[in-house]
Amino acid sequence: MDELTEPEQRILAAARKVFERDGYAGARMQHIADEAGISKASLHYYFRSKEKLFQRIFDEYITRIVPVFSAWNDDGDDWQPKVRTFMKGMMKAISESPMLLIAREFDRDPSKMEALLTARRKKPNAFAAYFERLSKAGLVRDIDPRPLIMAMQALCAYPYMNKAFLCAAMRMDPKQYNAYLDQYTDQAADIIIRAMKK
Amino acid sequence: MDELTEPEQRILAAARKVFERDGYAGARMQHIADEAGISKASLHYYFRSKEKLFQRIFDEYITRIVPVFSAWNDDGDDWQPKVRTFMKGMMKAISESPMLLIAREFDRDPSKMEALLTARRKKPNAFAAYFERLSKAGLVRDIDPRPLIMAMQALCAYPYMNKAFLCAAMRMDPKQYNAYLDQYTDQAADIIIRAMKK
DNA sequence: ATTAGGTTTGACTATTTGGTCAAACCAATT
DNA sequence: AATTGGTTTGACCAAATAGTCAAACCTAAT
Repeated sequence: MDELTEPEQRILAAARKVFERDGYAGARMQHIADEAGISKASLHYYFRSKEKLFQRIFDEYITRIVPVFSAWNDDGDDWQPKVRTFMKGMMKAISESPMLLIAREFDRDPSKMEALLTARRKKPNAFAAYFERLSKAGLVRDIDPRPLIMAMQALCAYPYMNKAFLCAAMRMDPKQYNAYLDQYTDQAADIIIRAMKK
Repeated sequence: MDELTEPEQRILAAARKVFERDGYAGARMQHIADEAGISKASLHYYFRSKEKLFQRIFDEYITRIVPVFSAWNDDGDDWQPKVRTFMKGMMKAISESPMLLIAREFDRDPSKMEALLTARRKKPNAFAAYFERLSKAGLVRDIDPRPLIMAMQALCAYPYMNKAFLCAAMRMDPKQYNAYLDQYTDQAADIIIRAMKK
């Protein structure tokens, strides 16, 4: 069904690269064509317009990220390792998908939100439900789960979204910074676990 | 010294609005002129080029935000209210300056980082120093301060940087969301305090 | 009233950019 | 060899856009 021809794949990879780097407004169709090693006319042959090409890629990101954000299966296992695993997965997904691009382009075109809303509509806030059960069972503190949702996202996404600024703020070069992010994943999970623990 | 004429102020306000909304690549000099109620030629009369105008505004943001990020005065008072006050100030500063724009444009032009680096060079990581004293005095846990720095920034900045996404993720309309952010400020501070407390 | 100096703008330019199209290309089929 | 149908592209177009400039405008000093 969703078979992609080889040139289509090359184009999509090129487009991802250019859109991520330059944003929608800054991206140039010619640059995408160059990156894919084809002519601009061919690029338009495969994907009618810049907007269509971008939408395709944007939707791809959304539908890839949303499931990660609600991956809470409520078996009886300990919640602490679950939090740790969840945040590790979140960090990985975000490091691969450009949250900055998503934030960048979300309000440019309000219809961009549709994909997110439909992807999200099915599942009823998985973490909130999970947390409520833990709370009722007396396993965690009885607090508002919303700041926890915000915080998990924030701790995972922000280090990638504002990389350059953080490098400067923490006096690290990008190499040191990336190395540090490995340790950080666990430290960030610790913060959330402490916020939940009785 | 830094007296700004009335049209200059109008232009800068207009430019802030347009650059924040559209980013550098998406911003149009004509839109800025319209917003300021003058002709495009006049706009160029006051600020030679788009790049110069943007640089001016960008530097303004950086020099306004950086001091807030290192506002740790180490008198003998309790550290917990200090953390709370600090994060409140940070949230306010970030809600007024567009962290998303900063993140957006930081790597477009590497020289954008200079302003940040020079503004930062003076002060030797105020929080790290403060935290070390607290830690040696046995007032807080003895842990790596870096995730705390990251977390404070993340918790304060992310809710503004990814507003639209979070609205959708938490099923709130923008009005509800803004209302919630008031409570959130304290909840976020709680998370940091818990991470520091023994 | 005239002058002088800063301010404002409509009209214009050069360049960039998304998008089109007819012609060329190429591989498979007859 | 000829035909067919999908693919590729150089050449081109129309619109948008940053930036320029000479002329008009305005105000305060002479």
